[in-house]
Amino acid sequence: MLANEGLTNIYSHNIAVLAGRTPAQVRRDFMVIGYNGTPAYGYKIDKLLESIENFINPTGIIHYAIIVGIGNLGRAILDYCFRNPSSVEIVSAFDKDPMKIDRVIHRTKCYHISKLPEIVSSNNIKIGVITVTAEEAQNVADMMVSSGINSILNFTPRRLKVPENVYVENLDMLISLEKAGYFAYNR
Amino acid sequence: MLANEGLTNIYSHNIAVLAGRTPAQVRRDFMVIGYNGTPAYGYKIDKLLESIENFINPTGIIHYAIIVGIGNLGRAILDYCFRNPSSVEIVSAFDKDPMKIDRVIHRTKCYHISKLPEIVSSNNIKIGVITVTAEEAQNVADMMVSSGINSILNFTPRRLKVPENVYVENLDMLISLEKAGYFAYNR
DNA sequence: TAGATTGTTAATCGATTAACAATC
DNA sequence: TAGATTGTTAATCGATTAACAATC
Repeated sequence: MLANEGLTNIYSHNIAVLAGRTPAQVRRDFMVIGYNGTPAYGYKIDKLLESIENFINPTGIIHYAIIVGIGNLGRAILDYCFRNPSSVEIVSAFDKDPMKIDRVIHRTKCYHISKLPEIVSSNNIKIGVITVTAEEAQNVADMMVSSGINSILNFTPRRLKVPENVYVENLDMLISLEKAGYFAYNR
Repeated sequence: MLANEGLTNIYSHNIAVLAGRTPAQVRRDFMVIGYNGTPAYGYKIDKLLESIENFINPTGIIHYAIIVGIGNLGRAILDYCFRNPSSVEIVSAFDKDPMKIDRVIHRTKCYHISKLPEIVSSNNIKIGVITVTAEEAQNVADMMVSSGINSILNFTPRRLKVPENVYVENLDMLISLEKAGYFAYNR
């Protein structure tokens, strides 16, 4: 964003304001990613960006992911990810509804859930997104894990039981909405 | 969930497993909400639920919210919230696209963004959800704040500049997806 | 009663911040 | 040079966990 505005350098306190953090926190994090600024010019935006990208995804290879559950939320995520390319790309979608099978939805091919193990393992896919109902979430997670997925983005309110080597990122929109509701009336 | 299974009582270590926390953490949180269990029977599920609900929303009145931006994500959220009623209800939606104005989308009336100040202030609405593009996010936030909203759920990657008395909950799906991508290959 | 669990304090742990010599 | 900023250590802060008397 700043690069597009024509800026080339930035100080830790500028980033702190933009990120809602303290300058010390910014500098500490930059220690971790291993990029050094200079006292006079701060950080070079292009080099900094490069260092961050290199830290998050050193090979630069796009990681493939799958999504299970193509309701409104699943489709919204497919669309959102297509519009905002990142280091992760959702390459296949799965559902149990025959109406959705073998169609291309938001540019993503949709398969029956029974095809998941084959597609995941043969393509060596490690990342799975769950947008089914809470009741189905654990079943889907089990299927993902046994097919070789070791990192799950879980949009359901159900906490998943997975082996210790599998990472789970929970994202519960209802909890966020309730938090917003709580703090609207409690301050 | 447990009540539906016919259980009436539960211990802190049971909840800890389900929530992915430690028993001590569970007991400490229950101190805060002010519900006491007994050493013999643990916690009564119905009383516990009641205490949690009472802590989050003591009046029991549903809080009204609005949403701005009725793209795929906005519609998915409307649908999701309708299916999962909580203490917060989204009562009006706003967009700038004339195609969407004055229609009812997912059971929610959609207005032109210019109607926001009037509807928010006359209904004394305190909670706003932002699902527009990153570029439009700050403008929408400013409009919300000046209309009386003091709690914002922000789905865009842009950090919002708001007065100190306004609460902002950020929910960035792309960051969550990148986190899942990172931990799939770094452990 | 014996055993398990609670509520709560004290101890520990980790994350944030303050501070400042080195640097440009 | 003077002033501002960096990288990094030490100090602080807050959150998590251990521990245990009280309790059922």
